[in-house]
Order: sequence, then structure tokens, then C-alpha cells
Amino acid sequence: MNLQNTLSEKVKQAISQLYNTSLESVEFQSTRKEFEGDITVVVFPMLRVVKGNPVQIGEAIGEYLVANVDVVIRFNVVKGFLNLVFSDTYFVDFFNSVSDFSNFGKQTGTNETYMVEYSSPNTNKPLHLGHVRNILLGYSVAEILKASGKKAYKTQIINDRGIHICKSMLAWEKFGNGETPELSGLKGDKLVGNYYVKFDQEYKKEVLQLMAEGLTESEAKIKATSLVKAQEMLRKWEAGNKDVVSLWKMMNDWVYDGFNKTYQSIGVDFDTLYYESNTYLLGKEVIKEGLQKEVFFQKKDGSIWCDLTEDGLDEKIVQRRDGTAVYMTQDIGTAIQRVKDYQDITGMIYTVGNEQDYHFKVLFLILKKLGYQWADHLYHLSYGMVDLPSGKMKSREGTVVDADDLISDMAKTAKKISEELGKIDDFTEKEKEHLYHTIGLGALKYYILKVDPKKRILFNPEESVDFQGNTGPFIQYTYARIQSILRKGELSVKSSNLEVLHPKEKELIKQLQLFPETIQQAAAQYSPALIANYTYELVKSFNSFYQNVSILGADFEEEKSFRIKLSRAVSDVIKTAFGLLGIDVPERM
RNA sequence: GGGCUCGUAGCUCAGCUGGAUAGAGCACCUCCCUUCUAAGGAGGCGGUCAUAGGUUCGAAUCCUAUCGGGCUCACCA
Repeated sequence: MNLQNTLSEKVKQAISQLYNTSLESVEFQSTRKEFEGDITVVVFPMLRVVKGNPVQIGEAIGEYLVANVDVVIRFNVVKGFLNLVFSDTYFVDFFNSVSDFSNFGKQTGTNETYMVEYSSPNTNKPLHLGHVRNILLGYSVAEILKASGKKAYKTQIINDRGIHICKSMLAWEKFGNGETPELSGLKGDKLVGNYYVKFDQEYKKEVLQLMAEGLTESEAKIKATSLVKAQEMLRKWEAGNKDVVSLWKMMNDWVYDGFNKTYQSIGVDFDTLYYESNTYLLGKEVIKEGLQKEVFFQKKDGSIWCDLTEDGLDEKIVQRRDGTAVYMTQDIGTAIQRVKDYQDITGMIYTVGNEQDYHFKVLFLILKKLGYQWADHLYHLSYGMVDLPSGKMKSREGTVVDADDLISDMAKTAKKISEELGKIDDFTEKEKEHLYHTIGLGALKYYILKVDPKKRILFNPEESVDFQGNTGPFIQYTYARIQSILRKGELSVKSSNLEVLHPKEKELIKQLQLFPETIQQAAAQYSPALIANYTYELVKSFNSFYQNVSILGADFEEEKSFRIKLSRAVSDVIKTAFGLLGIDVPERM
């Protein structure tokens, strides 16, 4: 039982003894820094059951708590706020009770298992900044779930099939002259992406040509030869045409090779993969089943629908009149397939942009109507677009920010700043490159993850490489500084029995105490931002401590030892927290 | 037009289930490197929490309306 629950019980006792009525719950909040105290009881809500002056009630409860709870040593009442002061030994005891902070805050073992889907790119072009936000969010949420005691499978569904890849294939056949990643030295995804662009250029030319010949724009767009050929190619693919399929395999393999390099560079991974080419036909049996269960209904023309008007939504088609599946059908089938593949799944998280909010609302509702228990634990991890100061990113207009370029740019900036500071001149070139990558990536990841996923991000390249204040590198830097302290101050292991703490020490310990709770909250809300902001607060507390009390030069051995241990605890928590965000921390920088 | 979502300092963002005088960072100004990494610290400047109503002891937070930005309303994926 934690202290807050104990206090809550004691306050209820106080109320029943002093006023002879019972209280349902007690409201706590952290004490504002301009007042003395470690936690605050809000008296106002009690006025419903206890008649009287809030200040007097506060005083009475305060006296009761000081008399009956050891850790409460003083109190003061301001208006309706009862501020309680804890003894320093309470904080020392808490600190000593954790022998090792390296896994502090992480829970193990509940029986919940989530499948977290993220990234899920199309295979016709390289990953860009939009994917980066998706990837960072998905990976981080999976890590946070694991830290909160749940099991998580990371997956992605690779959209490897469809007209888009056929376009790249067609352009490669026509203009490629047998170019391969090996021959050209290009990353596979970049190479395939180039042909997609090539296709679009050709296509546009043809459309203009046709319009010059007198067709309307919409006619021309349909009749352009390139497009017709691409559609033909897709039909051949669906029919299993050997040549088309083998070309498709070859080019997709190039792309996977490129994607894997990018994933590796970002530092994310997957436990299992799904390919649309294997899943796009799933779901049709479920439609039959749903018809029987009357979850769906059939219109006169033969098309099949789900009526969601009672739930405030529209009717949604799940099968075309020609009997073919739509996107929704596929998603229904894939969800069910996943639970067949991994039978311990209790819920699923889909990391997909907010333009699909409606789609997922409908999908989840349909799955629920079909009666799957796990349908109650589906979550659309929806996130806003990433815009540039110049406006939206559009792949066709070439205004996208390429993921690989972005990462290397961030590393370059890190290099520039590091070189100016000159603290790592003794590093080897290889060590330096590694560090620049760590810092640049840390800046990028933190910049994106600290923002609430729902909000759109205005990606300002200059700001994202800011290394001061609430940024990844600043936190990494603090971590590195602590490692330096630990290297210099040999740690005497004797336990500390200090009875008096410096206010800054107390502040730090309070901050550390919040970590487990923060992880749980972040997991419940699927919010890496919560972890990011917590870490920043912790670092600020540490810096304030660091600047205001001497660590290595403490007067007594015991004090010195305590402060070094405290610093180590802070760095352990930073490392854990950043691990949840997928950010590495360097030993030196 | 219907639905969803966002609107907090000049800029980028926090603000937990309603609670005390709304918080950080950047930018601008003042101090602090002979001491453990100054990518730092201490302080100052800066707000009608989009607007108007409502709910109550109390609203940035909840409700309603309005304004503004974004997304979405395909037998596309």
C-alpha cells in the first residue's frame, strides 16, 4: 500500500472520528512550490459531507495526521488546502529501499498481450518524415506497454501489392536498362522510388498530349497509356503471371533491403511481419458469417453493407456487388487472422495517421458487432500530420523530407556542435560518428515524441536540431555528465542513514518516486509524450541539485556517497525512460 | 453541409480524474566557469488560456453556440 492510500484512509478516519460522517474519497495534489509541504489534501470537496469552515477542518485533519501518521511531521493550511510535510527520513527510506534503480518503474507480468502495428509503408517509395513519426510512436508505445507489465508484439503490414508498385515496375521495365541497387550503388527503396517518379512524369506528359488531342482532363487521365498498362500489369499479377510476379518479387526485395537499413538506422524492429499480398483476400468468409448473424445485410444489387446508423455512423460497404472485397473487408480479415496466429492477443494497437480516424472507428465497431472479445481492446493510435514551414509534404511535388537524409542531416548538426565544444577530441573517428548519430537521432526522436500525437507537428528543421532546453541532446548530455561523476567518485557501498536532506535532494527523490506511476499513465494513454516530459522534469531537478549542492566535494563521506548514489539513480531512470522512447544515451559526449 | 479534431507567452510545447497567483524551453535582458562536462544554473520581461454564454464553492480543463486551422464523409487503399 503506498503512502497516498494510507493517507487517504487516515483522512477518512479523521473525518469519521471528528465529524461522525464518512467520506468517499480524498483528493490529493502535489504541493505548489511556493508553499511548504510534500503533498496537499484538498478540503473543498469534503464540504459536501462536513459542514464548516474549510480552514478549521483542514487544521483538524492536519493535527490528526501528525498525531497518527509517522511520516507526517508538520502541516499548514492555506484556504482550503492542507499541506502536509513529510519527514526527511521517509524520503531517505524510500531511496534506500530501492537497491537498484536500473529497472525501477518497470512492471512484470499481467496477462494482457497487445499487437502493435506501426510503419506499414507502401513499397513504391522510400520512407519519409511522416513515416518517421509513425515509426517512433509505434515503437515507443510498444516499449511503454512492455514496461507497464504487458506483452507486446510489434508488427507492420507491408503494402506490397497494388497499382502503386506496378507503376514503378512498368517504369523500370521501360527506362531501367537493367539498373539494380548493386550496379548503381543506390539504396533499393530509393531506386524503386525513382521509377515511381519517372512513371508519374511520363503519365503527366501523356495526359497533356491526350488533352492536346482534344480529350477532357478526366478522360485523358483514364486513357493515358501508362496507366492502362499499369492496370493491365496489376491484373496479370493477380492472375499469377510468372514474369510479372518475379519482377514484383525482385523489386520488392530491393525495397525491403532499403527499408531494413532505415529501420536499423532508426533503431526499431518488428517481431512479425504481414504482407498485403497474403492478406488482401482475407475477410470474405467473415462476410458470409456476418450475413448469417445479421450483422451485415445485402442490398438488391448484391452488395453487402453494415448498418451503423444506430451508432451515429453511416452505412458502410463491406463487399462490392461483383463480390470483391474492399479495404475494410481486408482489415477485418487481417485482424481476425492475427488473433489466430497469436492466440494470446488480448488487444491491438494500430499506429495510423488521423486521416483514417473514421475508418478505424468503423472497423472496431464492426469487429465488436461480430462478437470478438478482443474487439473491446482495440486502439487507433492516431497522429497528426507532419507539416513543413513551407506547407504540406507532397511526394509528387518532391517536397517530402526523406527519412535517411533527415537522419544524416541531424547527425551532421550534432557533429558541428560537438566539434565546437571539443569535449571528445580523444574519440576515434568511428566512435565520433557513432556518437553524432546517437545525438542527432536523439534530437529528432525527442522533438517528435514530446508532442501529443493528436496534434500536428510543424517540423522546423532549424528548431529540431536545437540542443538546448527541452530536447533530447540536453537530456543525453545530463546523462553523460552523471556518468562522468560516477567515473570520478568511487562509490562507497555503505548504506546512508542521513536524517536531514538538502531541499534539492528531497526534490529529486520526489521526482524519482513518480516514475512508476508515470509509466502506468503513459501506457494507459498510449502516450510517449508523458515519458518525455517526465524525463525533462527529472533532468531539470537534477541540474538544479547539481548546481546547488556539491557532490564530490560533500563534507562527509556519507553525504558524498548518498549524493553519488542519487546521481546514479537519476541516470538509471533517464536511461530507462529514454529506452522507452527508443533513444540511446551516450556515456560521454 | 454532417462527423471528428486542434486553438494556451512573439515562436515550440506542458498543464493528470475541475482546485491555490496558468508552467517550461527558444528568443530578448541581468548575473554565475580557479570546484565534479556552461549542450548548464539563478533571476527578469512576456498571457483576457480563440470568442460568448452555461454548470459550481472553484473552469485552460466539463456542456452549448460561434469563429479560425486540419482531417474525413468512394463499390480507393
